[in-house]
Amino acid sequence: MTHRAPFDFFTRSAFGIEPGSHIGTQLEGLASRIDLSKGQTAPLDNRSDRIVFVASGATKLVAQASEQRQQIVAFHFDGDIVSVPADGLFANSVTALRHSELLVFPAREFFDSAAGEARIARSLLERLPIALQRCRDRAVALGQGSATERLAGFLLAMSERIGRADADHCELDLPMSRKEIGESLGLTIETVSRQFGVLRELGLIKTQGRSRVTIFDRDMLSRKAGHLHQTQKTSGNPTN
Amino acid sequence: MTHRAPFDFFTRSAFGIEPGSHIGTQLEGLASRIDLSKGQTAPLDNRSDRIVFVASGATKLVAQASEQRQQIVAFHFDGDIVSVPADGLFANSVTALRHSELLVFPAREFFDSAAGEARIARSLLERLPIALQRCRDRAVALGQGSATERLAGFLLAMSERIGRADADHCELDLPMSRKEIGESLGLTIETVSRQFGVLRELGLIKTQGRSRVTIFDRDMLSRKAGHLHQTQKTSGNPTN
DNA sequence: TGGAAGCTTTGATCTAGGTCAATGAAGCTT
DNA sequence: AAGCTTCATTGACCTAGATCAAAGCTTCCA
Repeated sequence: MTHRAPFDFFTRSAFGIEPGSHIGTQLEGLASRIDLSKGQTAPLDNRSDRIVFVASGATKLVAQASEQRQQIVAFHFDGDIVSVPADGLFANSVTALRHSELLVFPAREFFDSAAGEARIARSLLERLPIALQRCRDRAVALGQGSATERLAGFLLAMSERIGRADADHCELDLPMSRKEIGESLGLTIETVSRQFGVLRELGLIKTQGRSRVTIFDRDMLSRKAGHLHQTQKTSGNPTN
Repeated sequence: MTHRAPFDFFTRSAFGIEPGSHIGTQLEGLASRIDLSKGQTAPLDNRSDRIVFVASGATKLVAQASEQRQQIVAFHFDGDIVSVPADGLFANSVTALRHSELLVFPAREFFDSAAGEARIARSLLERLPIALQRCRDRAVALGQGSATERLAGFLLAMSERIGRADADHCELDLPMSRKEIGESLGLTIETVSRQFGVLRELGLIKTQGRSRVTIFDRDMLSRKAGHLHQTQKTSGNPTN
């Protein structure tokens, strides 16, 4: 029973499906549950495509660009869907930033079931374009943004996902290291650190210890991010 | 009748739906057909989300990062689906690189119809993750790749979409300018030009006029792109 | 067919961010 | 609580690519 919890949570909250139903049972038959401790990588044989849900925790999706270089393609948190096709240019892997629970489906079978079930199809058809849009926004930031803009944008995006907002300042407990931030922004660890310094000296943020960040001036930070990160209306569930 | 052609082409070839069927009629009611001449931008009111299909032609999806800076997020060709959510960080627009025909659907209604129709749902559920993966690969290239790697990767990607392969060399007629290539790779026009020069001097490509490119050594070009652009198995329809 | 307008190439600097190197915190471990 | 290991910060310097500037090519239209 305890073991069922993450699965039932998903069928119900993500897709509006009752645990006992036909389709629910069918999906459950497809799912594997995976528990990852911090730093562990999900054992996805990269033969075939997988759909991964982060039931709880925080993960990074890493593309191995070469032996030396790797890029973090996205961070995922509770409830996010991670689409991991095997036929991209780079090998992708999912690694936990802290203890996380995953649900893994074989993509083809999952989509086969989903396509026939309007509620699931709708949920996916809403989530995937959001994930795509997030990825596009990241591509723009990587292609056009300065180091400061990228970090400012990153902090704002994170604050929307995992921030606790009081009055006008926002507390943030980053589960990723400076190295990982750099790998996701296409910057070195030193540059990330220096940019934290820049934002700190501008009085826009405060840092405490390694992971704790307080955002003082969200609007100014948004302007630093390139004017454009207008406080995004949280339209539906964050998905990617 | 002539006017119906692009629509019928889509319902049939993209979704396996017969023109006269119920769902076909329903979708047709949602669609607007748009003819764009070179340089024209599709008049998508950016109030609400749109799903755009490129029935024929070549288009660029542009994100306006600021008044000065814009980034080309993707190029689309015959048969591609363009998902244009309105709630990204940046305003997106679709502009024709040459004369193009578009089919435009309001996203919500389109997904509502699609979710109930397994063939359409499946088609979309296959296409969207591919588009997402393409975007992620681009993000990796933008985050990690040198100028040479980006251009090499770009040329390979284009050759897979619009190249005519003879024996071992591949002819390519690029519909976009150096400026547009630069805007898509996060490089300046001058750098793009210099990198063309580099690849030319390495004997990997030849250029004739502004748009004609011949790829001589695909494997070597792939290695220049960062080892990783393994000649991608053309799995299903290109989608994004 | 001539020539203007706009692309593209090439060259000479300049600079943001990378690289290398050292110091200074955090946070585990025992 | 001491000490060790790992992570983060700071500094000095150096390159890839941006910027500024000037020719060369295409293309297209009269």
